[in-house]
Amino acid sequence: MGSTGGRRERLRAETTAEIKQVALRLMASGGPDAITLRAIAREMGMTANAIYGYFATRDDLVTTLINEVYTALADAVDTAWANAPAADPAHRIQTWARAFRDWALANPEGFRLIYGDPVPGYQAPEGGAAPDAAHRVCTGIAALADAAWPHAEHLYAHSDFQWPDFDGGLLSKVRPAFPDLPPAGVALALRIWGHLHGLVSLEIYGHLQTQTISPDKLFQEELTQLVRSLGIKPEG
Amino acid sequence: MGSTGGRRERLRAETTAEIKQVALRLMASGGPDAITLRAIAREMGMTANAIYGYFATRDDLVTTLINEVYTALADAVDTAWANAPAADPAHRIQTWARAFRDWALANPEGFRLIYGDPVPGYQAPEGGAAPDAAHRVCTGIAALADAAWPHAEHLYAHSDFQWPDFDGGLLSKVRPAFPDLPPAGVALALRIWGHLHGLVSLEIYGHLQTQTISPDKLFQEELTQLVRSLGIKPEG
DNA sequence: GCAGAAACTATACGCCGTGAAGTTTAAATA
DNA sequence: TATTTAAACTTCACGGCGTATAGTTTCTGC
Repeated sequence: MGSTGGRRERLRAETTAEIKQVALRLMASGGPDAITLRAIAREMGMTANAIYGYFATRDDLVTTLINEVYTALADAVDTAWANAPAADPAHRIQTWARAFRDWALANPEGFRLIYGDPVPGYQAPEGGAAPDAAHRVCTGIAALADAAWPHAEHLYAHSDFQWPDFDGGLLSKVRPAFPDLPPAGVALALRIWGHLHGLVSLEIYGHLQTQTISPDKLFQEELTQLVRSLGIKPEG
Repeated sequence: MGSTGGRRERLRAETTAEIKQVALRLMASGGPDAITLRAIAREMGMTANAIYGYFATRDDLVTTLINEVYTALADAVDTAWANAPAADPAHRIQTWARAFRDWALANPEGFRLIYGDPVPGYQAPEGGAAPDAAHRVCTGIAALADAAWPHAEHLYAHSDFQWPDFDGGLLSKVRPAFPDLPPAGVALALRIWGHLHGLVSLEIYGHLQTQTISPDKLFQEELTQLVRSLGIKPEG
């Protein structure tokens, strides 16, 4: 045995957790750029090289952080979705989208870490840094599309999407969860994702502020038009 | 005199141009991260510090580059818009959007430079790095909104946008160009910008590829739904 | 009690931006 | 033309970075 509960293993797990926690703290205060092995080590009273005992390389650490942060985002939007009443799809969809933006505004550096160029020379591993969390978020949006599909289906009669157009890992989550959603519905989900991502990312990166004083109002308008374009009447 | 045509001034202008050109070449081949003063100088057979005679700081150089690249993007989409027949708004809007995406796919590093975290510790100057080019692009999208406004207006009867909601610099370009476009139309333009930016930026940063095999088809669907949501019939 | 592994440090290399000081070169002036 | 001056550029230096190598301490299992 010795694989669990050993003193050494426990210390190791604690140190690993501390490294990640310090890295996230540095990121929150100084942006993704502030995630440097030397800064983390300094904060922990160690040498930078000591970290190599826990992460093979800086990029490995960053990938782990992306996973954790992306998972936190997925948790946030999943929770918002789960807590909104299923009987009111329009409200539920807007709640999801608002949770997405709220999380991004509360964790701008995390958003940059996930969706931007995280850290100077970082190279994501093949298949993406956090494919599971990404698929979770996409599945969340597929839930929006699924909720709206009965109302919106007629708008997509022309489209010729097929299952092979999409990633297998994504479909393995989406198809069992939403057996009635056709390929065109998944495409709709990805488009909605793009719409929301675009507005939020313009805002997070400061490009919206040079155009409008009220990104809030703009996003609210987006939500209104989103449910309208899905063929759902705004709640009320 | 001496302010133009002098030998010294000419050499200076040439060197400045070469610095920018080398920087852009480095960026195209190695990403924005590859824009380092030392690499540029190495390429030019100079010392890194020599560049300080032309740009006060690395961030100044980067800001200049962002301006040039952003201007190139604005030129590309403006040209596409100007060359598309005004009589077919749907086709013209799709042409603009396709030019936007095509430019991004052809210049992914430029897109990252403009819209992402360009370079390790880069801090954009106040007011944004390239406000003029940004406003030009937004004005281009305002043209899309203006072309569609007669068809789409009824969808925005509820909205309460006012002129003060928007940036003065943007409005100083948009309002003279499109005197019939109300504040809600500018909001529509920003939303369209967000939609397109989102899809393109997910694709450029590799987040779409882990979800779908055919970003092309997805974008085409976006264009179809865009003109439909604007109340314009797809051309045919 | 001791072998061995795990955790960690020390040193070093080559990258980076940038400041200070010194040198060459070309233009401006007298 | 001779001298001053300023621009262009180099050299050296500092502190930051990731990380490879080698050495040291400390804990664990036999």
